[in-house]
Amino acid sequence: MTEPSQTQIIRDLIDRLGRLSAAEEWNGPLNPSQFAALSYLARANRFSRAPSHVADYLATTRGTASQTLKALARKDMIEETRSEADKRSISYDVTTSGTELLSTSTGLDQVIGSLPGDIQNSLASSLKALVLTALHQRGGRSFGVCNTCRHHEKSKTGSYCRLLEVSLSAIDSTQICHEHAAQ
Amino acid sequence: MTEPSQTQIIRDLIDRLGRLSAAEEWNGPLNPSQFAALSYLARANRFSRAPSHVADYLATTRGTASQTLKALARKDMIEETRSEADKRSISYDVTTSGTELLSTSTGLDQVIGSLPGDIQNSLASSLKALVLTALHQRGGRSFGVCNTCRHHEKSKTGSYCRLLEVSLSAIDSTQICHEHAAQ
DNA sequence: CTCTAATAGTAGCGAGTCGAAACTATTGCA
DNA sequence: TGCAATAGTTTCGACTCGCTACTATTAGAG
Repeated sequence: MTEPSQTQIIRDLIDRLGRLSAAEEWNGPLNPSQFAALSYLARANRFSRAPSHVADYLATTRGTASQTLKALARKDMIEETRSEADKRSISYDVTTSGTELLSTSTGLDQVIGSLPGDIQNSLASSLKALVLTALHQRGGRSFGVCNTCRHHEKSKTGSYCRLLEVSLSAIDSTQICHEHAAQ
Repeated sequence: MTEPSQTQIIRDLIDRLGRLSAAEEWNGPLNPSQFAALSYLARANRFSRAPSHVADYLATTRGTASQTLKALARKDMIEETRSEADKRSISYDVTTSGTELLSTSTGLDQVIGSLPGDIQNSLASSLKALVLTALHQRGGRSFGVCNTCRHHEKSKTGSYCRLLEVSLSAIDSTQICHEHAAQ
């Protein structure tokens, strides 16, 4: 009977927290997947709000993500916008009711908030490192914040993305981008 | 458009890690719930391996836990033992194939293992604190390790539980107990 | 310039999860 | 003795999720 390793314990803790979090999210109009998708959309920039991006972010398939988004749209949490340039693609925007729902904090949020600030910071950075490495290992995208990207260019007049060759608003720059690449 | 709070970001990271972990666990004969239950049983002491304990640990219902355990038993990962003293209660033991399965480390385990040791420790303690507080808030049990319990008594001849009034083996003392109470 | 391959999204199926409620069996207590 | 509490199971319905097949659109090779 070998002692359980530290890694297994951490993995187990993550799993349990995920379950606790999921159990709480049900106490609203949304289920856990829908909540996660909504939360992502609220933090993603305008180039990263398509079903396929949500699928990548949530480590699921396009089919599943499509269903989740349709459900969110039915509940008036998001609104779809079809692109002019590429008639295949769709982008979703969070509605005001969606934003409102996201701003209500759950029990787990309060628990996290009750941790000392420095612990919160170290926790956030450790978890972020885990997610990035895990995603990298599985060949997925990293989904970092725009202004920390290799292609982000800051000038006096504003910001610019060298990859997509577009200028970026102040908001764009602080949001999550699916094209994000580490420096 | 308010900036997302640190707590929401942490919550989101936990959620994503849970999904990544769940996606990986499928690459075996077990689904995520079954894997979590098996992992718990392997670390729980002999007083804590009943369906109701698993239900408490996984923050689910007895009905759901019952299904999960039956599935595990069908797959020969665990074995049920009916109690003599109380004919209602059942205890599950992990089989050798179950132990074997648990010892194979997944991708996420490797990612966690690749973190520096001190980061692992601080991550484990932060997550543990979160789980404990969240469980407390929701009125659940804490499920700590036996020898850190208020009722644990260590003597020269061995250990003893003042609550259950039984003597404890060396293994018992290092396992998870559903009766665990903080000092 | 056309025809094929790749891409974005959706629909439907089937296996499985999960919670709620109803149910059986056993035990405890008044 | 009898009623309430407890342990576990079963069943049902709503939902998730991956898979496959499908449509529509776009890109690219020849």
